Amino acid sequence: MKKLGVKDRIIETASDLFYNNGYNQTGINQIIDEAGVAKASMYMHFRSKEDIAVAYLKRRHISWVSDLQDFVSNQITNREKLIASFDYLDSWLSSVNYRGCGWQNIITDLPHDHDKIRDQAVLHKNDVRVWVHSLLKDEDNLSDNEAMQLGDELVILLEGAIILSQIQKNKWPIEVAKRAAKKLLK
Amino acid sequence: MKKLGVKDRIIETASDLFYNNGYNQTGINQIIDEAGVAKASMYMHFRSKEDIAVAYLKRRHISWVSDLQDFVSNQITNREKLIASFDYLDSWLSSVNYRGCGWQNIITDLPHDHDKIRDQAVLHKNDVRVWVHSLLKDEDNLSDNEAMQLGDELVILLEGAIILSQIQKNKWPIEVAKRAAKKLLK
DNA sequence: AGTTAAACATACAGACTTGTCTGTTTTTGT
DNA sequence: ACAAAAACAGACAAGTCTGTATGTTTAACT
Repeated sequence: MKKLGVKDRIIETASDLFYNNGYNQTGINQIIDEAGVAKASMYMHFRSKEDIAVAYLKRRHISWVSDLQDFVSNQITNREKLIASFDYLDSWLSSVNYRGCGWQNIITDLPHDHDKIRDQAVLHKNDVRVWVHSLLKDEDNLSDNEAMQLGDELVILLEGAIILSQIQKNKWPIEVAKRAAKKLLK
Repeated sequence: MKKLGVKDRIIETASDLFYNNGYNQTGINQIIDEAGVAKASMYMHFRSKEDIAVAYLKRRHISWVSDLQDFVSNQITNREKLIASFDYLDSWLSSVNYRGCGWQNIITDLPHDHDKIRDQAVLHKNDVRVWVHSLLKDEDNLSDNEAMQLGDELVILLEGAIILSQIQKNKWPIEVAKRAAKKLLK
């Protein structure tokens, strides 16, 4: 197991801190200390704290989507995959003590000029939306329009389950959302 | 129109800043400057910044719930009131440029020890949940259990619509959530 | 082996943070 | 009018923050 490079160590450490402690609660000095990196080295790789957050979110997007798709891959039908998405939420969020969605968390209390971070959140949510749509488009008893509409409804349920389980620090919102999703999918 | 007292001026100013600019982005000095209050006076009324936020959330809860109930009061049936709740979201959120939910926004990036704020969020969300349940309990074709379950599903839709409309800065999630709510309410 | 690049440590600037403290002025109640 | 309470102004503490600058040491490549 070889040691990570400086850039990767920064991103890994920052990811952990940004997600678990929050963006505003995490300082540059804490990141370089825990990553074991000199401040000058850090500013060689990233122009600003915001840029580190963008790298964090980009990496998180890749792994989050990939984990989701892996989780539901053993389901046969697309409807079953979508239902299983709520089980993914459960598995994921209970393992992080209901810390919620990294994108939701970072954009709700952000300095005004941090548009690059906001853009990452929009990209992430759109990708999830597109993935849900694509699964429903292949269901042959749905028109394209119905697939879009139904997919959007499922996306709302996913978002609501995440934020409410975070506030309540409990899994019931996820179970409720799954039940509602089943109803909507008939 | 008589001038507000010091305490009220602090809460009003802080409410505006906390909601529109964010809790972490708002400093004590900005609050006292804009409220036109001396710092010593402020600390006579509030022990800490967190306590100001608690006062903000308590006041916001009163007015938010009251606005919601006023908005749906002209609807006849409880089912219609619940559907109209999504129109309330639309009216409210479009008027604040989709700035989202004050409680969601403040708890997602909060210092570790700010439990009083977190408690306010739980209280607020529980009150909304109870209100939804109470409306459905009076519907005579639903058992108590069905009313609870259906109510929770609606609550998830409300939460999801708020956070997603905030990220997308668009009202489509609210319309989608309303449509899903109609389906679930049959 | 020698050159170039990367990472190191650390001091510093400059601004900001919450909260305390001192002392003066204004308002309020009697 | 007089005493008590409230609000005022503002300095200050002690720490935080991001980002820059300087110079040294290690690693990589030819």
